[in-house]
Amino acid sequence: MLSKKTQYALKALGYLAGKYGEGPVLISDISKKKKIPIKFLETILLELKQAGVLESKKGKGGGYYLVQSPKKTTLAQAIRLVGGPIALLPCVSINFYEKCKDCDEAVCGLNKAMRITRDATLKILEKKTLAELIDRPDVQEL
Amino acid sequence: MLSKKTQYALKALGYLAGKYGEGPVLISDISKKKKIPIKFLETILLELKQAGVLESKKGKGGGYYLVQSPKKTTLAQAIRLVGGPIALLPCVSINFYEKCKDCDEAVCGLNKAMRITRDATLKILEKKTLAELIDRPDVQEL
DNA sequence: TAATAGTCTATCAATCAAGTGGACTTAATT
DNA sequence: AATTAAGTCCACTTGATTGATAGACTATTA
Repeated sequence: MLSKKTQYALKALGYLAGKYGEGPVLISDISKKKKIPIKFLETILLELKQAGVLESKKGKGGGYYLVQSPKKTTLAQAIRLVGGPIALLPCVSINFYEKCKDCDEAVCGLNKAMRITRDATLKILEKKTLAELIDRPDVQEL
Repeated sequence: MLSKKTQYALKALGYLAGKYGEGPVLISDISKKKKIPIKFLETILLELKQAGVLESKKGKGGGYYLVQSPKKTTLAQAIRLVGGPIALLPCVSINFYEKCKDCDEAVCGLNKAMRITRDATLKILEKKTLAELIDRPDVQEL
């Protein structure tokens, strides 16, 4: 299961995807529309900015906005940005790999099963982009 | 990502699967072989017993053992037993479903993407059984 | 009845989710 | 140019959950 933080990040990114090209969007706007605790959202957006997917403008008329077209960021990338591993186990994670204490991965049945699962998941998440998170799927000509 | 508890549960079940039919296995044995903190393992095994997959025997010569053939329990079942949702989001979870505060699931792009992901994952985890967790995949004639 | 092994209860530490308060920046208004 | 409102940025605090540990208790076998 994705952490709350990751869930919020995806929702926020989806919302910003829908506003792409319309200039900065207020944190408070995202917070209200997506029902995300505003202070928590602040830190998430900041992190997304530091990761390079978002840009912000301070002061009056400021806010956050996507750096590039929503179609250019996959869901797999987005999830990894905010720290969420996609695999079900550390020992089959690509970006957050950790070796099991005991097991020989060549022989471990659990490792094998989870690796297959991960591949199936990635195949999907690497195709879908932020553009597909926009609520009205009929408006996607970005 | 699965919780440590779920990971330990799967490892323990895999180990017990390999000893199926050989009588009770000591907690301390599982703990050593699978490098699982023994006290934590205690509570997990107890929970698995209460869920009906394991049986135990107290006193000398006691221990834990699988109630039925490892082939009869799928990984999806095992993961759910110890409380781990398989879906990436609550709003697409079958056994731990929770509605999103804001979103209309018929229209939510995130929901749709995660539902597809969940289906792909389940398709795999519902086919694999505890028998496939046994370390030496050549010995599976149970 | 002594030794073995599971069962139960209580506790502690670490992490995550969420909230609080305030400092700093920018842009519009006057 | 000064002021002020609107916004981001940053440092802490609290509460809940997860992970891990210790010890007393109960049942079984020899």
